[in-house]
Amino acid sequence: MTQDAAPTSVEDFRQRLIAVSETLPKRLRQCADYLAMNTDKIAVSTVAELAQEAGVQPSAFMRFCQLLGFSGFSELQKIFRQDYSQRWPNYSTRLDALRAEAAGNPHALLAEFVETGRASLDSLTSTVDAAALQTAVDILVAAPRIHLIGLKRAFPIAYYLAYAFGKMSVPALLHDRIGDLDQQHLLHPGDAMIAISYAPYTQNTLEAAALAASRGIKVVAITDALNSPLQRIGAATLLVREVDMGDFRALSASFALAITLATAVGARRT
Amino acid sequence: MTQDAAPTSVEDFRQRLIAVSETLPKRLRQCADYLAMNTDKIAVSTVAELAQEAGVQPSAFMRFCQLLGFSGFSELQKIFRQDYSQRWPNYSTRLDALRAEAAGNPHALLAEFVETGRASLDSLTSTVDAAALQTAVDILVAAPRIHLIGLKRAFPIAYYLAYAFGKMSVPALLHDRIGDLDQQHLLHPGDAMIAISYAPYTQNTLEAAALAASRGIKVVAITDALNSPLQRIGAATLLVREVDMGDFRALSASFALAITLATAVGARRT
DNA sequence: GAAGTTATGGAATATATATTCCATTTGTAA
DNA sequence: TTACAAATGGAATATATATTCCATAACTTC
Repeated sequence: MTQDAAPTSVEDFRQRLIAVSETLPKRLRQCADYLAMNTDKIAVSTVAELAQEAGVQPSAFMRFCQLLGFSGFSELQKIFRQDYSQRWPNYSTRLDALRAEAAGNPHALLAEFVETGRASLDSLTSTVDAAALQTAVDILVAAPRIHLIGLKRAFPIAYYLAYAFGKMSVPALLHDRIGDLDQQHLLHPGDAMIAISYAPYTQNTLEAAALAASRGIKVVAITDALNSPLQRIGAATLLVREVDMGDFRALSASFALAITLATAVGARRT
Repeated sequence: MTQDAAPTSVEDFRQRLIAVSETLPKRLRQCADYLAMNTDKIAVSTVAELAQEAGVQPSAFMRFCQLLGFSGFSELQKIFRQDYSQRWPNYSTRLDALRAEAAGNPHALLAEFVETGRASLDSLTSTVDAAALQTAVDILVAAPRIHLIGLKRAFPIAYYLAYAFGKMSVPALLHDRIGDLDQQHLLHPGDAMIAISYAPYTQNTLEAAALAASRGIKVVAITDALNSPLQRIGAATLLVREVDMGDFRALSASFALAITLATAVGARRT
């Protein structure tokens, strides 16, 4: 059997596996069959583990990897690890390179940002915990008034939620802090708050959320880290991670989450 | 700090991470913050990789694992590898599972909005004309001041551009119309304007853009139709189409375009 | 049945990775 | 300012894992 180049993606791998499976000696067949049904384990297992589960010796497994075109198991595993963790190429470095050259080609820059936007969206369904999302919706549905706070980069999300709730006649107050107005007296028993803050966490947002929580207001947090300061006040936490692009992060995933919240709450309040 | 038993599940790990994050020396703080945002990488990375990404030495990372109660990294990783094995194998299968959940379930709704966000991003590189984008960047680079207007659903984009330009020390004025202030006298010869408006086109935005154009201010329009009213004033037009999801459209594609503009302009002005 | 080829198991070897140890630096208290 | 404690970086060491090699078994062809 002639040796082909190594597959470079999970999909390539699948096609190759199908192709080589046509005719195989006994042990290699076991490897093929096992892998066909257990791709989920490739990224997180050792050769020894996979071989054992396939019922073959590790060396047979290695031979199968080579038959597929890889130099060894590590090369195969690398493809799956990248797919699983959505481990991105270093975007900051690529952006720097694009900046340097693409002063003359903003369309290439646009394509890059489209890619990072997609990547951020891709991760959203795994960072957002279904139970936490349901809790958040339940809190917001039950509240007579919804308070919104999100400043600096998070402001567009807070604003958009206010806009969306407004269109659905859901009582929602954007704590926009115009003129440094003190809006805390508008917090009434039974109300809920959505607080949105991303590292390095705007102090005013944290203070407003902490104050609300201290008054028994239920807080739903949209934030980017498990140990975010918003976690400390007992907020129902929805995790969003936008792909880091050096100086900036866009908000593509945050918007998908915001509109989900608005829609789910709006549907239940009408 | 007393040593607690090792967490035995991902959820235990999360609680422990939050608990130990209260007070940490510098390098251990880096580890905590990195892990708080990157749990997806634990199962498929080495100590060396994680330490590097966290910006610490491997030994600091090991110390952090021990602070969390584990004997070392391997014990921590084991929890995540076991958790992973019990989950969906890959992104598209995960998405199918989400879709199979009852309609109206917020998590399923989230998956749908992720899909529409992706679709909106997908179309962006074809709706945005490369020459028009280049023209827009050229206009903005040359302007002593950039004026921004976008109201209602477009406001988050206008705001975000103001935020981004502000961070890069590019003079940009958000026409936010607070208190119905009249800001038109701030338009100076040679300035440029970015006007953002989507159907049904907010009248105030159109008027502000038309006024600017009538004074010889070059206008860059972000809009959703070739025959948008903003086209009529001779604006350099960048087309974005957000996929329609009933009552609402998110802004995922608009954000990718906004950050592209900000970045390209910022690179050329520094 | 014999010869040649292919497949296989497992030990030996190479490499990657986790962990420990220790000298130095930094921070804190008196 | 000094002494002590805590934090840190990085080299050395230990362990786990991937890979190669080779003797033997199994299969195929004549």
